[in-house]
Amino acid sequence: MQVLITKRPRGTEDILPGEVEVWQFIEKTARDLCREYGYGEIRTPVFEHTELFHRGVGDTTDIVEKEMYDFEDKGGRSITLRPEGTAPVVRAYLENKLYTKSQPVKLYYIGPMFRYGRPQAGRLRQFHQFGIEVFGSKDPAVDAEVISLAANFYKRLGIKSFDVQINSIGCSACRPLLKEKLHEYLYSYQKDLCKTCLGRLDRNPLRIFDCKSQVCQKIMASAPKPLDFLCQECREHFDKVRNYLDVLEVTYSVNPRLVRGLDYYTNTAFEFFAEGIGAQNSIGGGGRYDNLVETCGGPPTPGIGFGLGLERTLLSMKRQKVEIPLDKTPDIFVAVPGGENNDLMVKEAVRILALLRKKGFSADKDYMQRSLKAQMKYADKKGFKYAVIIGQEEIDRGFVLLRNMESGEQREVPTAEIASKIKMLIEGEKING
RNA sequence: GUGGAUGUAGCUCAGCUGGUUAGAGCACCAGAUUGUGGCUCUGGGGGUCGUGGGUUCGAGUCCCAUCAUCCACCCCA
Repeated sequence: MQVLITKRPRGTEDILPGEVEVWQFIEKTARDLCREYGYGEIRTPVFEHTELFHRGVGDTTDIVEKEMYDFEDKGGRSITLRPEGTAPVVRAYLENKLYTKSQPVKLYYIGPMFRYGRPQAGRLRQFHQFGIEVFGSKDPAVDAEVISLAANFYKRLGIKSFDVQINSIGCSACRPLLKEKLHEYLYSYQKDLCKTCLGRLDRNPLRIFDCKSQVCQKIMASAPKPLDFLCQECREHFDKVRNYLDVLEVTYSVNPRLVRGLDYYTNTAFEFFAEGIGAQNSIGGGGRYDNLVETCGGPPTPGIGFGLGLERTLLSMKRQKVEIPLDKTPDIFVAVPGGENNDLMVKEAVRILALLRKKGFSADKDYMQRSLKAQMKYADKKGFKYAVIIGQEEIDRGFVLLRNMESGEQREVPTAEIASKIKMLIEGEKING
């Protein structure tokens, strides 16, 4: 059991230097985009009262039924590590009375989510989502904005191949009729449905559209579709969303079988797909939730948002071999030969190192008592652009040696001019490519 | 929660039907006449063979359990 302290919990990941830069790139892309679109960041706790998710996500969802990371705290409260971002943001919207501010309220978040299940490709117990929520507006142009923001996110990350699918699942006025017709239709095929769908028949017949079983697919092919039962208002809303998407030049397809897993969705539903995530191919999704705020005890407030899986985004970037423009190589390594007067030289090295860093260079020195040769080898492996070599001879004459690690070219530079000299060289390189 | 595969050095793996001090490549460290990298050569450190039981004179090699990883299902991001 002792070994547990050297092992991360199942379904979690360490993100190390080398990999973390990609995460920073993804996060920066999201933040830049949100700033451009006028979304403000919100940071909510990673845990909430369990009840929030029962109410907000829905008791019949798998997330709540079997995937929640819940526990009792020392005060006897039932606490849950958030499995998704929308319910907490709705809670914060209400608790902070954001409905009293000018509407719409446009928010975004980036952070870890938790779901208890067996890990596999593209599925972890702690994973990360980038999400946005818009409160207070029913304007179909908002639906289109939300969808296009997500599409632009993927595009800007360099993911060339992904699909946008949209659908409308109606509102509280027209959905009951759909459910009734669907129910009626499915009852005649009751004995042919797969086991899981049989269970869904009464609880959530819409989900049967999602089933991968051949038989169910065949049955659903001619089942009543949500789009056929939309009320006038929903129909118009959906048409306008599509028009705006065309204006925004977002390529999408309508998938009449697209239904989302969470209970709170109404009207517009959408999902993003890409290859290379194992058996999973959904990299994000969202939709409108015009009743959720009220359900959670707030004033009637329409809302819409998405949640995008960052691990899955990353996987599809890797799959599509996206090149990320990152300059990770450090600038200057300060090397010191061993031998007599080493103390003196090291002091000078420490002084120059501090100076270079103050000037904004990424600079380092040896801390392993390595020979000069080993220091050079280290500098090479780490990809330093320049080496500054400080020896007794040079100190005496007020010079240091400046070596270009790529070309091997080496020259003497007066110690006082070292920073400006390197700056000139590095900037010159950038200009010359 | 269900099913399948796997678990030997930091990494990728070898180790025949159980038998002396468990190997290779890469990585790491050091040296090749003593102030300098990228090639080459030489040497070195490092392994409770996932863990715990069992069978056996003897197990990395067989059996059981357990944990973990990977993959798939359910479902989702």
